[in-house]
Amino acid sequence: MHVDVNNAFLSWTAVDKLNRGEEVDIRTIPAIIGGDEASRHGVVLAKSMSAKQFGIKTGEPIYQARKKCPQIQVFQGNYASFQKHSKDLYMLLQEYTDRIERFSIDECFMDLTLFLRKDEKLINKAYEIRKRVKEELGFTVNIGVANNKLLAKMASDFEKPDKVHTLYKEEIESKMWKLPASELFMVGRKSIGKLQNLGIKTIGDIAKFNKDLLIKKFGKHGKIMWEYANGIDNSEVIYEEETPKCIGNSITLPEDIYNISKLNEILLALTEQVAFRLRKHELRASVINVQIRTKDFINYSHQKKLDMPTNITKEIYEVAKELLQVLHKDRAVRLIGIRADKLVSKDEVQLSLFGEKENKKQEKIDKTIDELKKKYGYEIITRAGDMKVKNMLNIRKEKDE
DNA sequence: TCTGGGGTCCTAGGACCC
DNA sequence: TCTGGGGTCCTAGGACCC
Repeated sequence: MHVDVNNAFLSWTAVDKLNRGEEVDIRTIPAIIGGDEASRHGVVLAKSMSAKQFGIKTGEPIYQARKKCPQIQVFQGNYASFQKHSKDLYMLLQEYTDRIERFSIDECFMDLTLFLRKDEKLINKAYEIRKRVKEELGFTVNIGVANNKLLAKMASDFEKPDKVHTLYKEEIESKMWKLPASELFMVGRKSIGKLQNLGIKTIGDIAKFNKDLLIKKFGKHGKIMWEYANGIDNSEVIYEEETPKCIGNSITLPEDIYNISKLNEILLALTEQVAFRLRKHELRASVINVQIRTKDFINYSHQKKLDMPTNITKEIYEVAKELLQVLHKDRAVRLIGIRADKLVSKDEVQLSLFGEKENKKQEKIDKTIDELKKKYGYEIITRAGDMKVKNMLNIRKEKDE
């Protein structure tokens, strides 16, 4: 089964508002959840069903949404609350099986292989879950029932909201092949253009297209698209928590910044958060990557492999600073980000005898800070530089207020 | 007031080795 | 006697997902 929360961020915000005693259910009006436009975070994160009827799409600028629907109501989301709703759903699903993969904050795969030869019962479970989520948690889900993850996911994407759909092998042709190719998982904007040039319009067209030719045109991705279109997917439900493969932190700045020392200060604040998360997972980075986006929306990145994996804030920052130095070239920076890559666990790290003393000192500093953060919240302790950064990022806000 | 942030995976080219 | 072939590692960029 694939369980998908309908309009997750919007529904969860609606539930919060109703719980606070507000009258209007924002699911019933043209409404969206969006970022703060003043600080250039103005994209649509979620939309209500009626907002969708105006042609508003997730990810597009809010100002564009307003053009499509001038009376649209825009609300800010609360991420902590989203995490809580997500956990509530997960806990409810846990009552049915512990083989659950949390695919994202609002999607889960459930492995119910135990029910495989009892289709009738399995679908009844789906109806039961749908009903319970609605009654106990106050929001609705779509549930897809199938024999693999891909088909379950495709099924949950059929008619919304609050629906259960099946997509068994014999239903692929009638239910999935008629859909536009863009509806297929892993077929994005770029692929659609190329597929159109090949005369491909529907998922069925992909399925019936020559597999080898598709691989020739798209490489590995061609194989994936062809297999998915034919309902082939042998991937497992990954129900054990996996350690992350990379950890990143980036921000779109309220205004373009040219000044490298200002950028360095922001980079330090971003680095601190990344290093903190690395230490929380007991991981170390082997590769550090710094990215910038210029005002004309061009992305540049540089990375460096480290001689020795690390999670020490200062060490990561020194590398990041060098990378930024090379990248910068007096460009107008709109976004800046840092990412730790090729993560390794503690026992995979070869200990070097050199620099051990200096490391011990830095590790002690980091550990002390981490403990304070864990106890009193991430914001409780910040470097002097961070204070300046926060003030800088708030300049516009304060002026507006 | 135009375009977020956090991820995973893949590809292509170059350096370098035998 | 002008420049093979196979492999690994590193880096930059990009597609795609929610």
